[in-house]
Amino acid sequence: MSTTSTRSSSTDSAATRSRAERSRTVHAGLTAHDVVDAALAIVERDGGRALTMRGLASELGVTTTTIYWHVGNRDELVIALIEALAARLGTAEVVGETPAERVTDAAMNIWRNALAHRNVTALAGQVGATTLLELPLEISLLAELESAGLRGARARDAMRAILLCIAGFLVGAWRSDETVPEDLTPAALWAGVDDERVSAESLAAMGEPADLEALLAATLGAVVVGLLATASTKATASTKRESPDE
Amino acid sequence: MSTTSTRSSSTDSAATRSRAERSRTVHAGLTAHDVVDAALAIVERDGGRALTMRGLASELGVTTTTIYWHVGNRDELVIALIEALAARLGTAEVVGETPAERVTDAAMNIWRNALAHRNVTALAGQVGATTLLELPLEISLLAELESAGLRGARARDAMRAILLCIAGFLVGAWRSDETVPEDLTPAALWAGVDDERVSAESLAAMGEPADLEALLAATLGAVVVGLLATASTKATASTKRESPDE
DNA sequence: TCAAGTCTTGCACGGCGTTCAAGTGGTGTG
DNA sequence: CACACCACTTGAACGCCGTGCAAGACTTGA
Repeated sequence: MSTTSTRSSSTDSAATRSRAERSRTVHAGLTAHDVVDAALAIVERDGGRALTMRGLASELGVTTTTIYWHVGNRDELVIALIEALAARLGTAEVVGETPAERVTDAAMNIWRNALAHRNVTALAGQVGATTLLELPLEISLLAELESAGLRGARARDAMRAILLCIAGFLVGAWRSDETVPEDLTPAALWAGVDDERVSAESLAAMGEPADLEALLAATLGAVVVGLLATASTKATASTKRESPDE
Repeated sequence: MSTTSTRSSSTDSAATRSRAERSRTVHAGLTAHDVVDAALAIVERDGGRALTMRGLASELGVTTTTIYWHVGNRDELVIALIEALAARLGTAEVVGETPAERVTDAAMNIWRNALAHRNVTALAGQVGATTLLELPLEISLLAELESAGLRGARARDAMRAILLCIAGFLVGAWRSDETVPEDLTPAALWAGVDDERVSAESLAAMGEPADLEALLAATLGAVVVGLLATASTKATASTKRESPDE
Protein backbone atom coordinates (compact mmCIF):
# COMPACT_ATOMS: atom_id res chain seq x y z
CA MET A 1 0.00 0.00 0.00
CA SER A 2 2.28 2.60 1.20
CA THR A 3 4.88 1.50 -1.24
CA THR A 4 3.54 1.90 -4.73
CA SER A 5 2.92 5.55 -5.19
CA THR A 6 3.12 7.38 -1.95
CA ARG A 7 4.26 10.52 -3.63
CA SER A 8 3.71 13.19 -1.13
CA SER A 9 1.86 15.94 -2.93
CA SER A 10 4.18 18.57 -1.59
CA THR A 11 6.50 18.71 -4.55
CA ASP A 12 5.49 17.72 -8.00
CA SER A 13 8.70 18.78 -9.69
CA ALA A 14 10.20 15.55 -8.51
CA ALA A 15 7.43 13.56 -10.13
CA THR A 16 8.43 14.84 -13.56
CA ARG A 17 11.95 13.59 -13.22
CA SER A 18 13.80 11.30 -15.54
CA ARG A 19 12.50 8.20 -13.89
CA ALA A 20 9.84 7.81 -16.57
CA GLU A 21 12.39 6.53 -19.02
CA ARG A 22 12.37 2.89 -18.14
CA SER A 23 10.46 0.87 -15.65
CA ARG A 24 8.03 2.79 -13.54
CA THR A 25 8.83 0.58 -10.65
CA VAL A 26 7.93 1.00 -7.11
CA HIS A 27 11.44 2.12 -6.67
CA ALA A 28 11.96 5.77 -7.11
CA GLY A 29 14.48 5.03 -9.80
CA LEU A 30 16.95 7.41 -8.38
CA THR A 31 20.55 7.71 -9.37
CA ALA A 32 23.29 9.20 -7.30
CA HIS A 33 23.52 11.68 -10.13
CA ASP A 34 19.90 12.65 -9.66
CA VAL A 35 20.38 13.20 -5.96
CA VAL A 36 23.45 15.36 -6.51
CA ASP A 37 21.64 17.31 -9.18
CA ALA A 38 18.71 18.03 -6.92
CA ALA A 39 21.02 19.01 -4.10
CA LEU A 40 22.92 21.35 -6.39
CA ALA A 41 19.66 22.94 -7.47
CA ILE A 42 18.64 23.49 -3.87
CA VAL A 43 21.95 25.07 -2.98
CA GLU A 44 21.99 27.31 -6.03
CA ARG A 45 18.44 28.40 -5.31
CA ASP A 46 18.32 28.75 -1.53
CA GLY A 47 21.88 28.53 -0.31
CA GLY A 48 23.90 25.88 1.39
CA ARG A 49 22.09 26.25 4.65
CA ALA A 50 18.86 25.17 2.99
CA LEU A 51 20.38 21.87 1.95
CA THR A 52 18.93 19.48 4.49
CA MET A 53 18.66 15.76 4.02
CA ARG A 54 14.96 15.73 4.87
CA GLY A 55 14.22 18.61 2.57
CA LEU A 56 16.16 17.06 -0.26
CA ALA A 57 14.44 13.74 0.29
CA SER A 58 10.98 15.23 0.28
CA GLU A 59 11.80 17.22 -2.83
CA LEU A 60 12.74 13.98 -4.52
CA GLY A 61 9.73 12.20 -3.11
CA VAL A 62 11.86 9.81 -1.12
CA THR A 63 12.93 9.13 2.43
CA THR A 64 16.16 10.39 3.85
CA THR A 65 17.52 6.87 4.03
CA THR A 66 17.39 6.64 0.26
CA ILE A 67 19.58 9.69 0.03
CA TYR A 68 22.06 8.07 2.36
CA TRP A 69 22.08 4.95 0.27
CA HIS A 70 22.94 6.81 -2.95
CA VAL A 71 25.37 9.40 -1.63
CA GLY A 72 26.78 8.53 1.73
CA ASN A 73 27.18 11.47 3.99
CA ARG A 74 25.95 14.99 3.87
CA ASP A 75 29.57 16.04 3.62
CA GLU A 76 30.09 13.67 0.73
CA LEU A 77 26.97 15.03 -0.89
CA VAL A 78 28.33 18.54 -0.63
CA ILE A 79 31.63 17.48 -2.14
CA ALA A 80 29.86 15.66 -4.96
CA LEU A 81 27.70 18.71 -5.55
CA ILE A 82 30.73 20.95 -5.84
CA GLU A 83 32.39 18.49 -8.18
CA ALA A 84 29.27 18.42 -10.32
CA LEU A 85 29.27 22.17 -10.69
CA ALA A 86 32.99 22.23 -11.35
CA ALA A 87 32.54 19.70 -14.13
CA ARG A 88 29.74 21.75 -15.60
CA LEU A 89 31.84 24.90 -15.64
CA GLY A 90 34.07 25.61 -18.57
CA THR A 91 37.25 27.60 -18.45
CA ALA A 92 36.72 31.21 -19.37
CA GLU A 93 38.87 32.96 -21.90
CA VAL A 94 41.51 35.39 -20.73
CA VAL A 95 41.75 38.71 -22.49
CA GLY A 96 44.24 41.53 -22.24
CA GLU A 97 47.32 42.80 -23.99
CA THR A 98 49.99 43.28 -21.38
CA PRO A 99 50.91 40.43 -19.03
CA ALA A 100 49.62 42.44 -16.09
CA GLU A 101 46.28 42.94 -17.79
CA ARG A 102 45.98 39.27 -18.60
CA VAL A 103 46.83 38.26 -15.06
CA THR A 104 44.27 40.65 -13.70
CA ASP A 105 41.66 39.39 -16.12
CA ALA A 106 42.32 35.77 -15.21
CA ALA A 107 41.85 36.77 -11.59
CA MET A 108 38.67 38.63 -12.34
CA ASN A 109 37.38 35.53 -14.08
CA ILE A 110 37.56 33.75 -10.76
CA TRP A 111 35.73 36.62 -9.12
CA ARG A 112 32.99 36.69 -11.73
CA ASN A 113 32.57 32.94 -11.59
CA ALA A 114 32.29 33.04 -7.82
CA LEU A 115 29.65 35.73 -8.04
CA ALA A 116 27.70 33.82 -10.65
CA HIS A 117 27.57 30.76 -8.39
CA ARG A 118 27.71 32.50 -5.07
CA ASN A 119 25.85 29.92 -3.04
CA VAL A 120 27.92 26.98 -4.13
CA THR A 121 31.10 29.00 -3.85
CA ALA A 122 30.23 30.05 -0.33
CA LEU A 123 29.43 26.47 0.58
CA ALA A 124 32.69 25.29 -0.90
CA GLY A 125 34.49 27.92 1.11
CA GLN A 126 32.85 26.72 4.31
CA VAL A 127 33.99 23.15 3.81
CA GLY A 128 37.39 24.13 2.48
CA ALA A 129 36.85 22.87 -1.03
CA THR A 130 37.31 26.10 -2.89
CA THR A 131 40.16 24.75 -4.95
CA LEU A 132 38.04 21.82 -6.01
CA LEU A 133 35.53 24.21 -7.51
CA GLU A 134 37.88 26.67 -9.11
CA LEU A 135 40.85 24.57 -10.16
CA PRO A 136 40.53 25.15 -13.93
CA LEU A 137 40.31 28.88 -13.45
CA GLU A 138 43.24 28.83 -11.07
CA ILE A 139 45.29 26.93 -13.59
CA SER A 140 44.56 29.63 -16.14
CA LEU A 141 45.70 32.23 -13.65
CA LEU A 142 48.88 30.33 -12.98
CA ALA A 143 49.55 30.08 -16.70
CA GLU A 144 49.19 33.84 -17.05
CA LEU A 145 51.51 34.39 -14.12
CA GLU A 146 54.10 32.23 -15.81
CA SER A 147 53.68 34.15 -19.02
CA ALA A 148 54.34 37.26 -16.97
CA GLY A 149 57.63 35.85 -15.80
CA LEU A 150 56.83 34.29 -12.44
CA ARG A 151 57.81 30.75 -11.69
CA GLY A 152 58.05 28.33 -8.82
CA ALA A 153 57.70 29.78 -5.36
CA ARG A 154 57.18 33.28 -6.74
CA ALA A 155 54.31 32.14 -8.90
CA ARG A 156 52.84 30.29 -5.95
CA ASP A 157 53.05 33.33 -3.72
CA ALA A 158 51.47 35.46 -6.43
CA MET A 159 48.66 32.94 -6.80
CA ARG A 160 48.04 32.88 -3.09
CA ALA A 161 48.01 36.64 -2.76
CA ILE A 162 45.62 37.12 -5.64
CA LEU A 163 43.35 34.28 -4.59
CA LEU A 164 43.17 35.48 -1.03
CA CYS A 165 42.40 39.02 -2.09
CA ILE A 166 39.55 37.67 -4.17
CA ALA A 167 38.37 35.60 -1.23
CA GLY A 168 38.29 38.69 0.94
CA PHE A 169 36.30 40.68 -1.54
CA LEU A 170 33.89 37.79 -1.86
CA VAL A 171 33.40 37.88 1.87
CA GLY A 172 32.60 41.54 1.49
CA ALA A 173 30.21 40.90 -1.34
CA TRP A 174 28.34 38.29 0.67
CA ARG A 175 28.35 40.29 3.84
CA SER A 176 25.28 42.16 2.66
CA ASP A 177 22.86 39.33 3.27
CA GLU A 178 23.99 38.38 6.70
CA THR A 179 21.53 38.77 9.50
CA VAL A 180 23.03 41.35 11.75
CA PRO A 181 20.84 43.62 13.89
CA GLU A 182 20.49 46.84 12.04
CA ASP A 183 21.84 48.89 14.89
CA LEU A 184 25.08 46.92 14.69
CA THR A 185 25.60 47.20 10.97
CA PRO A 186 28.92 48.74 9.92
CA ALA A 187 27.18 51.86 8.67
CA ALA A 188 25.42 52.35 11.98
CA LEU A 189 28.61 51.74 13.93
CA TRP A 190 30.55 54.24 11.87
CA ALA A 191 27.77 56.76 12.24
CA GLY A 192 28.29 56.67 15.98
CA VAL A 193 32.02 57.25 15.87
CA ASP A 194 33.29 60.52 17.24
CA ASP A 195 37.05 60.60 17.09
CA GLU A 196 39.24 63.62 16.71
CA ARG A 197 41.78 61.76 14.62
CA VAL A 198 39.43 61.32 11.67
CA SER A 199 37.56 63.94 9.72
CA ALA A 200 33.80 64.06 9.58
CA GLU A 201 34.03 63.82 5.83
CA SER A 202 35.72 60.43 5.88
CA LEU A 203 33.48 59.29 8.68
CA ALA A 204 30.40 60.08 6.66
CA ALA A 205 31.84 58.26 3.66
CA MET A 206 32.18 55.06 5.65
CA GLY A 207 28.43 54.67 5.68
CA GLU A 208 27.88 54.14 2.01
CA PRO A 209 28.79 50.95 0.19
CA ALA A 210 31.50 50.86 -2.42
CA ASP A 211 31.69 49.39 -5.87
CA LEU A 212 33.39 46.17 -4.94
CA GLU A 213 34.02 45.06 -8.49
CA ALA A 214 35.86 48.23 -9.44
CA LEU A 215 37.65 48.27 -6.13
CA LEU A 216 38.82 44.71 -6.60
CA ALA A 217 40.04 45.46 -10.10
CA ALA A 218 42.04 48.40 -8.81
CA THR A 219 43.39 46.41 -5.89
CA LEU A 220 44.39 43.49 -8.05
CA GLY A 221 46.05 45.87 -10.45
CA ALA A 222 48.20 47.24 -7.66
CA VAL A 223 48.98 43.79 -6.33
CA VAL A 224 49.93 42.47 -9.73
CA VAL A 225 52.15 45.44 -10.39
CA GLY A 226 53.85 44.87 -7.09
CA LEU A 227 54.27 41.16 -7.71
CA LEU A 228 55.69 41.62 -11.17
CA ALA A 229 57.99 44.40 -10.01
CA THR A 230 59.74 42.17 -7.53
CA ALA A 231 60.15 39.41 -10.06
CA SER A 232 61.87 40.78 -13.09
CA THR A 233 62.91 44.04 -14.63
CA LYS A 234 60.22 44.06 -17.27
CA ALA A 235 57.58 45.37 -14.91
CA THR A 236 55.94 47.95 -17.11
CA ALA A 237 54.41 49.89 -14.30
CA SER A 238 52.61 53.02 -15.24
CA THR A 239 54.20 55.32 -12.71
CA LYS A 240 57.38 55.79 -10.85
CA ARG A 241 57.29 52.61 -8.85
CA GLU A 242 60.72 51.04 -8.53
CA SER A 243 62.15 48.24 -6.50
CA PRO A 244 65.09 49.47 -4.45
CA ASP A 245 66.98 46.24 -4.31
CA GLU A 246 67.94 44.53 -7.46
CA MET B 1 11.24 43.39 18.12
CA SER B 2 14.51 44.80 19.17
CA THR B 3 14.35 44.90 22.94
CA THR B 4 11.14 43.18 23.82
CA SER B 5 11.97 39.98 25.60
CA THR B 6 15.59 40.63 26.31
CA ARG B 7 17.23 42.48 29.09
CA SER B 8 18.59 45.41 27.28
CA SER B 9 21.37 47.53 28.58
CA SER B 10 19.13 49.99 30.40
CA THR B 11 17.48 47.53 32.75
CA ASP B 12 20.54 45.35 32.67
CA SER B 13 22.84 47.79 34.40
CA ALA B 14 20.42 48.32 37.25
CA ALA B 15 19.87 44.64 37.76
CA THR B 16 23.51 43.75 37.69
CA ARG B 17 24.41 46.51 40.08
CA SER B 18 21.90 45.54 42.74
CA ARG B 19 22.97 41.96 42.40
CA ALA B 20 26.64 42.73 42.34
CA GLU B 21 26.37 44.47 45.69
CA ARG B 22 24.28 41.92 47.47
CA SER B 23 25.07 39.04 45.23
CA ARG B 24 24.80 35.30 45.66
CA THR B 25 21.20 34.70 46.29
CA VAL B 26 19.99 31.22 46.86
CA HIS B 27 19.51 31.11 43.14
CA ALA B 28 22.43 30.30 40.95
CA GLY B 29 23.39 33.93 41.23
CA LEU B 30 24.07 34.37 37.61
CA THR B 31 24.51 37.66 35.85
CA ALA B 32 24.13 38.28 32.18
CA HIS B 33 27.76 39.25 32.42
CA ASP B 34 28.65 35.86 33.82
CA VAL B 35 26.85 34.08 31.04
CA VAL B 36 28.54 36.15 28.37
CA ASP B 37 31.89 35.60 30.03
CA ALA B 38 31.46 31.86 30.08
CA ALA B 39 30.30 31.86 26.48
CA LEU B 40 33.30 33.92 25.47
CA ALA B 41 35.59 31.49 27.24
CA ILE B 42 34.01 28.56 25.42
CA VAL B 43 34.36 30.22 22.04
CA GLU B 44 37.96 31.26 22.65
CA ARG B 45 38.80 27.76 23.78
CA ASP B 46 36.86 25.50 21.44
CA GLY B 47 35.55 27.72 18.67
CA GLY B 48 32.18 29.17 17.84
CA ARG B 49 30.75 25.85 16.80
CA ALA B 50 31.24 24.51 20.31
CA LEU B 51 29.05 27.24 21.75
CA THR B 52 25.83 25.39 22.41
CA MET B 53 23.16 26.53 24.80
CA ARG B 54 23.04 23.19 26.56
CA GLY B 55 26.78 23.00 26.90
CA LEU B 56 27.02 26.53 28.19
CA ALA B 57 24.24 25.85 30.67
CA SER B 58 25.81 22.69 31.98
CA GLU B 59 29.14 24.43 32.27
CA LEU B 60 27.46 27.05 34.43
CA GLY B 61 25.49 24.46 36.36
CA VAL B 62 22.09 25.68 35.26
CA THR B 63 19.43 24.87 32.74
CA THR B 64 19.25 26.26 29.26
CA THR B 65 16.19 28.27 30.20
CA THR B 66 18.27 30.27 32.63
CA ILE B 67 20.59 31.20 29.80
CA TYR B 68 17.66 32.36 27.76
CA TRP B 69 16.40 34.45 30.63
CA HIS B 70 19.69 36.30 31.05
CA VAL B 71 20.71 36.75 27.42
CA GLY B 72 17.84 36.32 25.06
CA ASN B 73 18.82 34.54 21.91
CA ARG B 74 21.84 32.60 20.86
CA ASP B 75 22.40 35.28 18.26
CA GLU B 76 22.18 37.96 20.93
CA LEU B 77 24.57 35.99 23.07
CA VAL B 78 27.05 35.88 20.24
CA ILE B 79 26.71 39.61 19.72
CA ALA B 80 27.15 40.27 23.42
CA LEU B 81 30.17 38.00 23.45
CA ILE B 82 31.75 39.92 20.61
CA GLU B 83 30.99 43.20 22.33
CA ALA B 84 32.57 41.90 25.51
CA LEU B 85 35.78 41.03 23.74
CA ALA B 86 35.77 44.30 21.85
CA ALA B 87 35.47 46.19 25.11
CA ARG B 88 38.30 44.19 26.60
CA LEU B 89 40.58 44.94 23.68
CA GLY B 90 42.64 48.08 23.70
CA THR B 91 43.78 49.96 20.66
CA ALA B 92 47.24 48.96 19.59
CA GLU B 93 49.91 51.51 18.87
CA VAL B 94 50.83 52.27 15.30
CA VAL B 95 54.50 52.45 14.44
CA GLY B 96 56.31 53.45 11.29
CA GLU B 97 57.99 56.49 9.83
CA THR B 98 56.51 57.05 6.42
CA PRO B 99 52.75 57.34 5.96
CA ALA B 100 52.74 54.14 3.92
CA GLU B 101 54.54 52.28 6.67
CA ARG B 102 52.13 53.54 9.28
CA VAL B 103 49.12 52.59 7.20
CA THR B 104 50.51 49.12 6.65
CA ASP B 105 51.25 48.73 10.32
CA ALA B 106 47.76 49.81 11.32
CA ALA B 107 46.45 47.21 8.91
CA MET B 108 48.74 44.54 10.27
CA ASN B 109 47.46 45.38 13.74
CA ILE B 110 44.05 44.24 12.61
CA TRP B 111 45.56 41.07 11.21
CA ARG B 112 47.49 40.30 14.37
CA ASN B 113 44.48 40.97 16.54
CA ALA B 114 42.34 38.70 14.42
CA LEU B 115 44.94 35.93 14.70
CA ALA B 116 45.20 36.37 18.45
CA HIS B 117 41.44 35.93 18.81
CA ARG B 118 40.82 33.75 15.84
CA ASN B 119 37.79 31.92 17.14
CA VAL B 120 35.86 35.01 18.09
CA THR B 121 36.93 36.78 14.94
CA ALA B 122 35.77 33.88 12.81
CA LEU B 123 32.49 33.80 14.67
CA ALA B 124 32.04 37.52 14.21
CA GLY B 125 32.72 37.10 10.53
CA GLN B 126 30.06 34.42 10.25
CA VAL B 127 27.38 36.62 11.76
CA GLY B 128 28.55 39.74 9.97
CA ALA B 129 29.70 41.58 13.06
CA THR B 130 33.33 42.02 12.16
CA THR B 131 33.15 45.78 12.40
CA LEU B 132 31.69 45.51 15.87
CA LEU B 133 34.78 43.65 17.00
CA GLU B 134 37.41 45.67 15.22
CA LEU B 135 36.02 49.19 15.18
CA PRO B 136 38.77 50.80 17.30
CA LEU B 137 41.48 49.28 15.14
CA GLU B 138 39.66 50.32 12.00
CA ILE B 139 39.43 53.87 13.30
CA SER B 140 43.18 53.86 13.80
CA LEU B 141 43.62 52.68 10.25
CA LEU B 142 41.34 55.39 8.96
CA ALA B 143 43.30 57.98 10.90
CA GLU B 144 46.53 56.80 9.32
CA LEU B 145 44.95 56.88 5.90
CA GLU B 146 43.94 60.47 6.50
CA SER B 147 47.45 61.30 7.63
CA ALA B 148 48.61 59.84 4.35
CA GLY B 149 46.42 62.23 2.44
CA LEU B 150 43.28 60.24 1.76
CA ARG B 151 39.88 61.65 2.63
CA GLY B 152 36.22 60.98 2.08
CA ALA B 153 35.35 58.41 -0.56
CA ARG B 154 39.01 57.74 -1.29
CA ALA B 155 39.73 56.95 2.32
CA ARG B 156 36.67 54.74 2.45
CA ASP B 157 37.73 52.81 -0.64
CA ALA B 158 41.20 52.40 0.77
CA MET B 159 39.75 51.12 4.04
CA ARG B 160 37.55 48.64 2.24
CA ALA B 161 40.34 47.36 0.05
CA ILE B 162 42.72 46.88 2.94
CA LEU B 163 40.11 45.33 5.19
CA LEU B 164 38.94 42.93 2.55
CA CYS B 165 42.47 41.86 1.75
CA ILE B 166 42.98 41.12 5.41
CA ALA B 167 39.70 39.21 5.49
CA GLY B 168 40.85 37.07 2.60
CA PHE B 169 44.16 36.26 4.19
CA LEU B 170 42.34 35.37 7.38
CA VAL B 171 40.24 32.94 5.43
CA GLY B 172 43.45 31.45 4.16
CA ALA B 173 44.93 31.28 7.63
CA TRP B 174 41.87 29.47 8.94
CA ARG B 175 41.53 27.18 6.01
CA SER B 176 44.04 24.81 7.53
CA ASP B 177 41.72 23.39 10.14
CA GLU B 178 38.79 22.68 7.90
CA THR B 179 37.72 19.12 7.50
CA VAL B 180 38.22 18.32 3.85
CA PRO B 181 38.99 14.79 2.66
CA GLU B 182 42.70 14.59 2.23
CA ASP B 183 42.46 13.55 -1.38
CA LEU B 184 40.63 16.79 -2.12
CA THR B 185 43.00 19.11 -0.35
CA PRO B 186 44.50 21.86 -2.53
CA ALA B 187 47.90 20.24 -2.45
CA ALA B 188 46.51 16.93 -3.64
CA LEU B 189 44.50 18.61 -6.37
CA TRP B 190 47.48 20.53 -7.64
CA ALA B 191 49.58 17.40 -7.56
CA GLY B 192 47.19 15.84 -10.06
CA VAL B 193 47.28 18.69 -12.52
CA ASP B 194 48.91 18.03 -15.86
CA ASP B 195 48.61 21.07 -18.05
CA GLU B 196 50.99 22.13 -20.77
CA ARG B 197 50.48 25.81 -20.03
CA VAL B 198 52.18 25.65 -16.64
CA SER B 199 55.63 24.45 -15.78
CA ALA B 200 56.24 21.51 -13.51
CA GLU B 201 58.29 23.76 -11.26
CA SER B 202 55.39 26.05 -10.50
CA LEU B 203 53.07 23.11 -10.20
CA ALA B 204 55.25 21.51 -7.59
CA ALA B 205 55.44 24.78 -5.68
CA MET B 206 51.67 24.92 -5.32
CA GLY B 207 51.76 22.07 -2.90
CA GLU B 208 53.61 23.73 -0.09
CA PRO B 209 52.07 26.38 2.14
CA ALA B 210 53.29 29.93 2.10
CA ASP B 211 54.18 32.39 4.83
CA LEU B 212 50.88 34.18 4.98
CA GLU B 213 52.05 36.91 7.31
CA ALA B 214 54.92 37.95 5.07
CA LEU B 215 52.75 37.57 2.01
CA LEU B 216 50.10 39.79 3.51
CA ALA B 217 52.63 42.42 4.43
CA ALA B 218 53.96 42.46 0.90
CA THR B 219 50.47 42.53 -0.58
CA LEU B 220 49.34 45.34 1.68
CA GLY B 221 52.47 47.24 0.81
CA ALA B 222 51.63 47.04 -2.86
CA VAL B 223 48.01 47.95 -2.26
CA VAL B 224 48.91 50.94 -0.11
CA VAL B 225 51.40 52.18 -2.64
CA GLY B 226 48.76 51.89 -5.33
CA LEU B 227 46.17 53.65 -3.22
CA LEU B 228 48.44 56.51 -2.27
CA ALA B 229 49.67 56.88 -5.83
CA THR B 230 46.20 57.51 -7.16
CA ALA B 231 45.39 59.99 -4.41
CA SER B 232 47.87 62.80 -4.62
CA THR B 233 51.28 63.64 -6.00
CA LYS B 234 52.93 63.61 -2.63
CA ALA B 235 52.76 59.86 -2.23
CA THR B 236 56.49 59.42 -1.88
CA ALA B 237 56.49 55.89 -0.64
CA SER B 238 59.84 55.15 -2.14
CA THR B 239 61.40 54.18 1.17
CA LYS B 240 59.14 51.19 1.47
CA ARG B 241 61.22 48.10 1.17
CA GLU B 242 59.77 44.72 0.47
CA SER B 243 62.81 42.69 -0.29
CA PRO B 244 62.22 39.00 0.24
CA ASP B 245 64.83 38.26 2.87
CA GLU B 246 65.31 34.58 2.50
C1' DT C 1 10.87 -21.03 -8.75
C1' DC C 2 14.15 -19.32 -5.83
C1' DA C 3 18.28 -16.90 -4.08
C1' DA C 4 20.94 -12.87 -4.46
C1' DG C 5 21.37 -8.19 -5.18
C1' DT C 6 19.47 -3.45 -5.59
C1' DC C 7 16.96 -0.13 -3.84
C1' DT C 8 13.45 1.92 -0.42
C1' DT C 9 11.12 2.41 3.89
C1' DG C 10 9.71 3.12 8.98
C1' DC C 11 11.49 3.90 13.15
C1' DA C 12 14.56 5.34 16.25
C1' DC C 13 18.57 7.90 18.61
C1' DG C 14 20.87 11.84 20.15
C1' DG C 15 21.67 16.72 19.64
C1' DC C 16 20.36 21.35 18.44
C1' DG C 17 17.68 26.15 19.46
C1' DT C 18 13.68 27.60 21.64
C1' DT C 19 9.26 28.16 24.36
C1' DC C 20 5.99 27.75 28.17
C1' DA C 21 3.81 26.97 32.46
C1' DA C 22 5.15 26.30 36.88
C1' DG C 23 7.64 26.91 40.57
C1' DT C 24 11.10 29.16 44.51
C1' DG C 25 12.84 32.31 47.32
C1' DG C 26 14.13 36.95 48.58
C1' DT C 27 11.97 41.87 49.32
C1' DG C 28 9.20 45.73 49.97
C1' DT C 29 4.48 47.08 51.51
C1' DG C 30 0.19 46.81 54.05
C1' DC D 1 3.78 39.58 60.58
C1' DA D 2 1.54 38.24 56.39
C1' DC D 3 1.20 38.84 51.71
C1' DA D 4 1.83 40.14 47.15
C1' DC D 5 5.42 41.02 43.90
C1' DC D 6 9.38 40.26 41.35
C1' DA D 7 13.84 38.27 40.04
C1' DC D 8 15.34 34.01 38.92
C1' DT D 9 15.25 28.93 37.94
C1' DT D 10 13.36 24.60 36.46
C1' DG D 11 11.26 20.42 33.86
C1' DA D 12 9.04 19.22 30.00
C1' DA D 13 8.11 19.71 25.57
C1' DC D 14 8.20 21.10 20.29
C1' DG D 15 10.21 20.94 15.91
C1' DC D 16 14.24 20.80 13.45
C1' DC D 17 18.72 18.49 12.25
C1' DG D 18 22.17 14.33 10.73
C1' DT D 19 22.43 9.51 10.99
C1' DG D 20 21.99 4.22 11.61
C1' DC D 21 19.44 -0.19 11.67
C1' DA D 22 16.43 -3.87 10.49
C1' DA D 23 13.15 -5.08 7.42
C1' DG D 24 10.50 -4.89 3.35
C1' DA D 25 9.75 -4.57 -1.94
C1' DC D 26 11.28 -5.14 -6.41
C1' DT D 27 14.64 -6.76 -10.16
C1' DT D 28 17.57 -10.03 -11.97
C1' DG D 29 20.02 -14.18 -12.98
C1' DA D 30 20.14 -19.25 -12.55
